[in-house]
Amino acid sequence: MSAGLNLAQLEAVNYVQGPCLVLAGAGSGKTRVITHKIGRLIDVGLEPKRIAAITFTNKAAAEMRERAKDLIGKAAKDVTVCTFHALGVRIMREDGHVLGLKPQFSIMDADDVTSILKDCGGTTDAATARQWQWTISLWKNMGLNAEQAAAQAPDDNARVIARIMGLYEERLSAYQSVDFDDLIGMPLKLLADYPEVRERWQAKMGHVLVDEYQDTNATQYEVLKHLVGERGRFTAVGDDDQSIYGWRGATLDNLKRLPQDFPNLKVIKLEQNYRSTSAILRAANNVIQPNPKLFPKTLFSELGEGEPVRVVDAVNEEHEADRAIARIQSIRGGQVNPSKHREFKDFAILYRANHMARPFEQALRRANIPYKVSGGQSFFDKTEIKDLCAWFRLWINNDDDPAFLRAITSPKRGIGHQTLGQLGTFATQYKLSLFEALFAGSLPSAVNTRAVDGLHEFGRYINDLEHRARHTLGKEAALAFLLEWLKEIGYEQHLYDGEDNEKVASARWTNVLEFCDWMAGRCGGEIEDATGTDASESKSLLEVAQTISLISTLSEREKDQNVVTLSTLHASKGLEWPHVVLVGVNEGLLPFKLGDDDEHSGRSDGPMSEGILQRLQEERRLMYVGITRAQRSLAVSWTKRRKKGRDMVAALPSRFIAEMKLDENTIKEDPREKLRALRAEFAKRAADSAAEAKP
DNA sequence: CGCCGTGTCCTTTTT
DNA sequence: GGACACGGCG
Repeated sequence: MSAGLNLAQLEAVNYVQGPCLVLAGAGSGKTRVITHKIGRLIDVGLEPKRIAAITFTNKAAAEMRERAKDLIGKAAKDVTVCTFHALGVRIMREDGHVLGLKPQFSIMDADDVTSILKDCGGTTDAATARQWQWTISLWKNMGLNAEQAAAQAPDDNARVIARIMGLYEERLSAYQSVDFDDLIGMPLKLLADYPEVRERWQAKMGHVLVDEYQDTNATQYEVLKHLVGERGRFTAVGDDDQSIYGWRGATLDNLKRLPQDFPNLKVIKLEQNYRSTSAILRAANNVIQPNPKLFPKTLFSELGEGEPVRVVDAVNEEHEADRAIARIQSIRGGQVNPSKHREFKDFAILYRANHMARPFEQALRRANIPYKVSGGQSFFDKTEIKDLCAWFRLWINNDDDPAFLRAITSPKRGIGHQTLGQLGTFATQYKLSLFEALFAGSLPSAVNTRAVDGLHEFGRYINDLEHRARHTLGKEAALAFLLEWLKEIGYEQHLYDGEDNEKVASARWTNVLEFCDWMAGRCGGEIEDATGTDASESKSLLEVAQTISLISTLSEREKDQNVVTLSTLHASKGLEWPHVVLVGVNEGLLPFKLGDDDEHSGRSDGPMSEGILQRLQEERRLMYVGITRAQRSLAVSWTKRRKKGRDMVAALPSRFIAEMKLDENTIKEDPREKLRALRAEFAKRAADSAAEAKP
């Protein structure tokens, strides 16, 4: 069982008697440690169902589940392997009633939240609403409610947001809904304030393993502490150098506090990297070097020096894409690695922001290279899928007003803004959900007479569907029901009506069918649900529909596809590829624009505010994560000019390229020299255009 | 009153 | 290229 583990890994696996922190450098085999430790815990007599492994993404959970199954076999099925949020859902479905929440509560996605906030704050401006959303989310992740937020608000603006937060929370509870942050915050409330709930969950948790511990936020840490109790039956695995979710409330304090909160904490460092060549690892170590060290560690590799890291400069995004693809083709042609690791799936193109994928997608399509975009728009963000999900949400939870509004207008059924506005006013007045309002006796006096019949019909139809869905069991029946329903509402026609491009419409319809097939498969117990619990029995469609809110892709096992991966740096964490191209490594992108007072970004000598410094450090960790995804070859590319809104502007290479401290002979020109030259050029251009603008 | 076409804005990272 | 507000048409 423990074959092939090094000493440090073995120590981490075998230490089961108390709290344990494993500081796992990039590529040091942390997933291996977690899966082996699950096996070890079972060996020493812990029941599999009392073991929980918590990850941050569904993808990581799926991977972990698979690796555990390979290693341990059938017993792995009973181990809970899920995300923090999925565990939260489980706790809330069981115990949320204590807080006045129906077990059929809905989960609002980010877009729902934006529109609710627009409504609460009386604005139509999405940017403002998203600003509020961001702030409120951060507060919730710090464990603050609306009153506490108001009390600590530093200025008027913050006080306004706190007030909107209060309205927003009221609205959510009226909808019997929660947002993503509640999936952590409410379980915390349950565990902290209700001893009997806490004791029950503590009894269920014999040992908790937390992956990517450095990405936990304050509330998640509190949840963890309550789950594991004073004895601290947990293993936290993480790497302070890979903490890249500070913007989501993650805090390295959780790492700092661990030894204080658990004095008998065993700390183990994994420092041997099994992933990358020395050339790549050296660049990574150099980049991260300026950051302060929480737990100093020195990563080393025994895989040999390998290919030098390349720096590629391109004139613009299109050129950058062409050069990246040329590189892929040349490596596939065998010029760099003559033996293996030359299939499409061995390549990844990584970038800072989702929208940067586009030129690369176009270039790959032109070159006839198959690819997938991960971490971009998820399957469940597609309009057609959101439409279907809105109907499901409404069957499950009639109080879900956002779902109601979406379902009643997709497809269009002659009920528009005006009528819905009247219905909304009426519902608010009598404190009813929109759905309840449909059946109120006084409805006809509140809305236009023409609309009343349509509204009633819709209400009856939803009731009917809810009833049918509840009694639809198993795969065949579920699929038949879904197709019948889509026919009834004329959804396929709706897609073709709403789209002048027939190809797009048919692609959308294909998505719909794929989705139905997938749902039906779950009813047949083919696929495990997001909470990682046993799913081998037939389920009703209603039950299945309840589990989809947390899932972002249909197939979580897509890694066998032989295609090039395009991914954001954030979504790439935990993954690896033989050949990686890191693109858009420009100042203002990576590091991302740090703030107005740091516009031209090179002023490392001037005073830097604490906030900006911290952001820079997180950006540096992001670069570090990107570099350490590469096993055998790494290229880093930047462009001299980039699109900014409508026009092209001059751009600078990232300071991180200089910080990699690549050998002089690796690249033709010293990036520091180049940086200086470009900065001069940039300043001159700025002066020129200023002069142009004047006369 | 509902629907659809046009013009305008923006685009960090995710459960 | 995409989301969204606005104005004209059926």
